Amino acid sequence: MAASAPDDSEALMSTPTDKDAAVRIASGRKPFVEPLKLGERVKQIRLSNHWTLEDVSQRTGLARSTLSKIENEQISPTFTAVQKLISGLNIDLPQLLSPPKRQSGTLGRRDLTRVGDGKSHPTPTYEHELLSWQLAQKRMIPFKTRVRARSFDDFPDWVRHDGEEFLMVLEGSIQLYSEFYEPLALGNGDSIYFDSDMGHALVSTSEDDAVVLSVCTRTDTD
Amino acid sequence: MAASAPDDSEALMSTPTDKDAAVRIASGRKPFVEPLKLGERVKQIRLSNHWTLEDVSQRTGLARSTLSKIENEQISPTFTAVQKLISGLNIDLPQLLSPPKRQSGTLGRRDLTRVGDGKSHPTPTYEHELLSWQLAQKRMIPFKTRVRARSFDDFPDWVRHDGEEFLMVLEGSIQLYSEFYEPLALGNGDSIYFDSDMGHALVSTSEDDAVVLSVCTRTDTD
DNA sequence: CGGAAAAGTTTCCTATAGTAAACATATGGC
DNA sequence: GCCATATGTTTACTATAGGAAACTTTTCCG
Repeated sequence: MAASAPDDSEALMSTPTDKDAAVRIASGRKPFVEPLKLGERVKQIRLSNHWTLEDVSQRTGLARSTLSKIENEQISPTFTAVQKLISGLNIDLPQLLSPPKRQSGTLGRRDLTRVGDGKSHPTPTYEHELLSWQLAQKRMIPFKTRVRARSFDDFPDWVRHDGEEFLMVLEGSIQLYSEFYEPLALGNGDSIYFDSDMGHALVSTSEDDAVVLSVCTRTDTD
Repeated sequence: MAASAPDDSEALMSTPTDKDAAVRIASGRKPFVEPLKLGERVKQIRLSNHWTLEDVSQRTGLARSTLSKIENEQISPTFTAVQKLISGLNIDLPQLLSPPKRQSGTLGRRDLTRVGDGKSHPTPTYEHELLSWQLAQKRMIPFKTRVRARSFDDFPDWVRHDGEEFLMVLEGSIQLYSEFYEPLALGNGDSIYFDSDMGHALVSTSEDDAVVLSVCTRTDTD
């Protein structure tokens, strides 16, 4: 097989040799692949929408019989069929592939909180999106913030909260105003760590809104 | 047929428009796009890993000829075949379906302290970059990690450290393997919060290295 | 209980995905 | 150059997915 691991000179990986590959395959530690019962999932979705096979047939263009077999795991649909299912059931693939099994870890999820009714702005100056639920027993609070403010004047007062904050600019660029320091310009990818009980405020200096990731420490509980 | 080698210089990225960006932020995950050239994508991934069809055949259990036809869009693979591909190529489906989007270019870097120049972190699979100095009295440790690992086999053992960790994918996409849960695929912009004393490991599932932002809690305090 | 219509399953056939093997085309010594 | 080997494609065949219609089960009216 393979052979020819290209000269290691430019190997991207940690020296993958033939031997490694062989072993990897032999020992086959790949069974990580999900058992993934596609059919069951399709049925779930269909029933939860109170659709009959005929309905889904109409929506997807797949035959009633085909759908039945898919749901009963009698056949493995072709990829084109899967695509029809996706568009027909009006879902996206991650949904189709990840059954209810929710991880312990919490995937970033929408949980919008709007701050500031925007006096000088039609839109809120901040738009927070929590990136983790079940924050109760956690020690950090991660959230993504869309910064609409375009002028320091948009702020009636400093933002201030106990603890520390780590911040990284994900999109656009911002100006970080703070109580005790000179305004600091942060571009895409830049980050900063500061005491958040020091008054602070963010302003987008890019054309569009800026988006920043913030992680704050929790001080209340424990 | 001389089908023009897919200029492995990787044709990337359909310009990220504002709309795209907006969607990405809203959902945290890119919407599923229909007209996708699965085969082309498979080929990209294969070549970027310097794998031959035979290699992939070994890894996936699919015939060389089948792979060839898939890559050349001559057939639409069954879903089971797709699963084998995913497993064998060590990627996740959204990744397989999404055209390589990589941009966000070089991150402007400020306050960097390097860690893992071979001393404190001899691992070749990770490259950590601290995002804050003077960590002494801080309660969180933010750092950016370049994930070079492309296979779970690159890890001799789990990574494990007391406390909690928040993680966000900044570039590329990864597979998060963990001790107690199923591997979890995270794409650009996705994030997760987990107990870091649970063994974990990251693998890049994108063409190039992945870059993630991590924020860990400090437990050794002071 | 009927009986009829609707929903789901199975049968049978056709279209096509998957495979092995032959073929074609690079690639690398010597 | 020449041969040997490796890699990718095409061919010929088998296995199986997809669809139409027959069949079975359920639903729901009277």
